[in-house]
Amino acid sequence: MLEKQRHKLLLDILDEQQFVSVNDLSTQLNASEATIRRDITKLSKQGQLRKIRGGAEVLKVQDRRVRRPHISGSAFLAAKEQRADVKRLIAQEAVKLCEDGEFIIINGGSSTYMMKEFLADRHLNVLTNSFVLAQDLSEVSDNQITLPGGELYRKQGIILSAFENDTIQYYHASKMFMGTPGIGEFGVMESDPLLIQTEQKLKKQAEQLIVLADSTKLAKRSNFILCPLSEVDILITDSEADPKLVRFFESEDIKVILVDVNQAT
Amino acid sequence: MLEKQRHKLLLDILDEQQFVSVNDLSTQLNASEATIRRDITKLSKQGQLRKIRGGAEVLKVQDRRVRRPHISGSAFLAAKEQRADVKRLIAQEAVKLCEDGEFIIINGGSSTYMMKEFLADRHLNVLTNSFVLAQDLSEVSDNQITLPGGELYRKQGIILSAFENDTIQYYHASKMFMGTPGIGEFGVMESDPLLIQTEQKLKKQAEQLIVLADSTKLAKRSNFILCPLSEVDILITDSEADPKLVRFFESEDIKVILVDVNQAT
DNA sequence: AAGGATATGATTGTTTTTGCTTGTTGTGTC
DNA sequence: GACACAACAAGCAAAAACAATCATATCCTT
Repeated sequence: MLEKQRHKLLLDILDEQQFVSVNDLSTQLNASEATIRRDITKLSKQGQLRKIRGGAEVLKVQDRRVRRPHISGSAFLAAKEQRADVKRLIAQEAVKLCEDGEFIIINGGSSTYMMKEFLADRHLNVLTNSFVLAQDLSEVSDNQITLPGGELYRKQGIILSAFENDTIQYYHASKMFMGTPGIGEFGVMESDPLLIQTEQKLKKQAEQLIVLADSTKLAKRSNFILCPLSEVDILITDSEADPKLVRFFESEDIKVILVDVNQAT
Repeated sequence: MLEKQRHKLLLDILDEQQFVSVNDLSTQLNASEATIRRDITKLSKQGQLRKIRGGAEVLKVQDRRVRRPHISGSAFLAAKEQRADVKRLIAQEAVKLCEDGEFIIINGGSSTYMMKEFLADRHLNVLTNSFVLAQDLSEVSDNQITLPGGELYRKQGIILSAFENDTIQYYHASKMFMGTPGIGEFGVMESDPLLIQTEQKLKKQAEQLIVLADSTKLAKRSNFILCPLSEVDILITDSEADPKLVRFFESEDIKVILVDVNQAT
């Protein structure tokens, strides 16, 4: 049987029953378990189903049918992401730091958006100002999602609060994750002044600040300083980072996590 | 059986009966008690239930309620909207009341969701607690969208704020639109107590309250009273409304707008 | 038809899950 | 307080699920 056929049948089955085991599929589709697993992995990456241990699970009853490209979602991802594979690894590492049940904040951005994939089968309480992330996570996962109030900026897919007092201040998180256009001795940078205020507000509500920045971002400058290095607790970057820089960050009391860039295919 | 499947069944069972013993689960789910205990521990860490001696317990009344598909949300898109055509006309009439540039509030629900279509080529400032509406409007239209902060309730597609002070209070709108399961001399009804608080908060920020209710909703009762009739400014319903009722509403100083039900195909 | 890319199934070793056993803790009864 | 019994946590070993690898088969291109 062709791969396409198998995939279609697999999804049809899932349409009916919410869960399927690899074993069942293997007999029903007359393929080895290895193949079924590969199918599931592939379909999962396409966002057509959720891969779970032992088999697969439907995403949401109606969502796959209704699925349409959302807001800036595609533009968000597709175009400018050259270092996507590295960012993906960094995002994975970031999610690994979280325990189920934990309260976390995820600041909008392309790096943090990639955490979505790895959050799919987790159960966290997530506060995010990223509308796209909230949207996707609510479709695909069982995480509890909280949104700050504010205006929806379509282009960035971000919710910006213009006000002092808002929902954010009632939220308390153990960790806040954010990407950055640049991080160095001068601190953590931000390119869009609009975002700074919101980000600083979010930051206040979290115990730990975790920055996701691939090695090209290290020691890079940008327009605005968001916060000094002293506020950063953990930096996740890749193995191509200049060791001298890594040592510098560590001397600043930042825990640096390196992901192996060679793992990226 | 797959672990995920067991977890889901377990939660489903708990949904029905508030409490389950490890023993019951062991037989019902056909797994050893050790496994059940591990499941409970895991789900408890995820905040999906409360682990107690002897079994598991639902967390809170509200949390349980949320699991049930209700009134509003994406569920309403799909199935049982028989009076969809009438609702559509009503929604159209509602949008006609607005001028470009105006600030309005749209409360989540199936009736108000239909306003989407007619808002597509308008330019309003919309505050809505409906995640789905926000999502669709931001895709399709150029309206400025504002969201209240709060938790995202996936099934209803609604953002619920648990807090007193939030973004909402800085918003001022000329009109608020809402649907209702029933309206009559007793006032405007609501079926879900969870929503009441948010709706009342929204209502405070608007000058006019405009209720969308097809004729089957008139004089119908529901569980909870959201507000007295005196707070309603405009009622949009259809031509099949009992004239006596219409006169009654008008005597209560409510402007009643009737859409011609025959226009509906 | 040759060659490369891709898909598949079998095999391996590793990780995770599961049920059982044991000893401990908690609950209720007398 | 002593006892009995249920509920439990921890450790362990078997089984299931898995990822990685390799060899073979299939498809596609030239």
